[in-house]
Amino acid sequence: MGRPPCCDKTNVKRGLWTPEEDAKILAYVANHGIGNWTLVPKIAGLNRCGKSCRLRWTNYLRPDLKHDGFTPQEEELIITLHAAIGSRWSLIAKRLPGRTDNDVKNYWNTKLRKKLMKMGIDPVTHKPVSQVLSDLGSISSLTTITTQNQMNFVNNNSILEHPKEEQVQYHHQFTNQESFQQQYVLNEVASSTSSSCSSNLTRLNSPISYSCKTSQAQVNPNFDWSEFLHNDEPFIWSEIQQIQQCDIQRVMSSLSLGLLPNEGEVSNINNNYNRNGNDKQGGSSEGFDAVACVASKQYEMNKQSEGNSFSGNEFVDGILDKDSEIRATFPEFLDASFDY
DNA sequence: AATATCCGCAACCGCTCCGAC
DNA sequence: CGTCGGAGCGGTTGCGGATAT
Repeated sequence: MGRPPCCDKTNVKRGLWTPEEDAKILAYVANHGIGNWTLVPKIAGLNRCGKSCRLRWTNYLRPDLKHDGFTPQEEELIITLHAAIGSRWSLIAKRLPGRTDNDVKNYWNTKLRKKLMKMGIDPVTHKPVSQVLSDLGSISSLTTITTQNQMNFVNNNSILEHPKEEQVQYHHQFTNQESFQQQYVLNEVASSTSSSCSSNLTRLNSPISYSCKTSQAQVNPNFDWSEFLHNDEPFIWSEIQQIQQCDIQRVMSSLSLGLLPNEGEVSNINNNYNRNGNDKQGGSSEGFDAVACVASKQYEMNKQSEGNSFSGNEFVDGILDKDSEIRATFPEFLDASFDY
């Protein structure tokens, strides 16, 4: 049995909002504040679904919203955050004052995605299309599963026609991803819950699995994480915490070098965060939020240090020193795949 | 000037999450 | 512990204006 509709869809008005309807929402919010949107149509005298009222308010009427075009800085930040956390529009929008998730999503779909494709960059992986194609070749040699989306992308976007130079300009950002991904083998996942992702990338020598495309981390079915934790003591927890610290620093140093972390790397961080006290069914956004926070913070720092290479280098050196220190302490958890 | 096509954006849909009971 | 229902999210649709033919 499905869930009953939130309102009588046949009797509510749909489509564009009139200024009169907007005025009613504004008057309602001024008098009652925000909350319980299902009551809003009744109290405000609107023949609309409560959900529709909430959307109208959050996406258009909120007084703190910007209605002008996106600046190049905002554009850059969206690309950075999308590379770090994927299409988590609400999290990205949180880093852009005055912008809604809908704004960011629309801007990405109508402008930024096309812009990247024009440059020969795959907007999903943020990798040069030539590399995506070669990866696809490797994948098909290991597994017969190839998603329709991947084929559609190849077929629809004339990607092979893009000048090599444009791809190269962006390609430097991914040099560390290649070595990272060489540490992974494809692991077909038979789970029915992962139907949206035909394959997973599983890290060698690690109990943690990485999702290649799914939004939520998935666990290697052969490994019982809780057993791993329960058999050990606080030492393990402190190691996990330090790995998290290292993950964040790795992302930060990558960003400071103009590199973008790949999804596997971000997924790793999220796995760590979600397991360390945030182990909820279906995962948690906190890991993503943490990465989004780091990415946007680093973006701001990069902006500030532009034109001042000394402070930027100092920062990077500090990160690299710290990273070396942690690598020396926990060699078993850190392979050579993250060499800068 | 008329028509076709493209593009951007607002709005909707269906789903998940999460708190209350 | 299971159910219910509101809130929020990401993907998709469709309208209306802009541009091309």
